[in-house]
Amino acid sequence: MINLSLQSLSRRERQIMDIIFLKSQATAGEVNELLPDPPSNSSVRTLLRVLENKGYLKHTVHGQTYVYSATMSHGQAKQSALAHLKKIFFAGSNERVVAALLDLSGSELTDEELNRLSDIIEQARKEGK
Amino acid sequence: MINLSLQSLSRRERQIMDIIFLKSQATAGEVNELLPDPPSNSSVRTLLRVLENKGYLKHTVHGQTYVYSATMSHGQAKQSALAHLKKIFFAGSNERVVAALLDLSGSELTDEELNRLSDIIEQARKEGK
DNA sequence: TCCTGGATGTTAAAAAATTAACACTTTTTT
DNA sequence: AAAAAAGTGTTAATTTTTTAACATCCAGGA
Repeated sequence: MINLSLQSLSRRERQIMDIIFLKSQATAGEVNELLPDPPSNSSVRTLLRVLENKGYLKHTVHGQTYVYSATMSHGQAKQSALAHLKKIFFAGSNERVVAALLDLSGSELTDEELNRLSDIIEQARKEGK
Repeated sequence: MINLSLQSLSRRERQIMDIIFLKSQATAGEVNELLPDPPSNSSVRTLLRVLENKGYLKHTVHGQTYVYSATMSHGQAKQSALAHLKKIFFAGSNERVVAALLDLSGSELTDEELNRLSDIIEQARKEGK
């Protein structure tokens, strides 16, 4: 139950965790719908149970169906995934990440959004003081 | 050779691709050193060959040793990984990504770095016009 | 020349992951 | 009440992944 590294998951396990993080919580059926090359519902349930045994997931019961969610907090998972991405693809540079982010959105970027981004940075500047 | 989705790789394959993207290029020995729970050098070479057969890697020969690099461009890989992260963990929101990024660096953030980030955003504003 | 070191390729065993059949339980419908 | 529908758990076969032994090749030094 100790080491919960998302890096050490198998292909399917990772795909499932992605779906759980995307939706915050999901049933076997929902996971199945979103999986690429979806296997049978039975297979998905087996995987969900495996992930629960390994400590990555927990479930609550709604009616007769299980609703799964991550044991790791969303905040923790986000930070960890972002740190990894930053290290691997952006040489640890915040600027490069932001540049790529803006590049990704391209012309879709509105002035309002740019303003909000500036605000976030100004906010950090104030907090730093 | 067509579908090069990093999402469909096995655990070891992914770990290896991470190292390749981190270092831009690497030999079997270098990959081996950076792999978590490193297997034998022979195992790593087998995996590198598998990834090359699948079209993810290519190699050049330096002396008698193979130097592997990704077939996918670094830019393409970055964009794709960032887009995925943004979707899964940040509900597609640029602001949330930037906020998490600043949060991650925390007090390490210098004024200079914040300035550079502001500049990047101003730049995007100008280009948008 | 011959041996050694360091690299590679081939191959196959072992381990892990993936899949799904089948049995069971509960709820709902006829 | 019986049947059907919609869940779950157990289990095992199949497939994929992972590992590394072993053979080979080439360069450099004794």
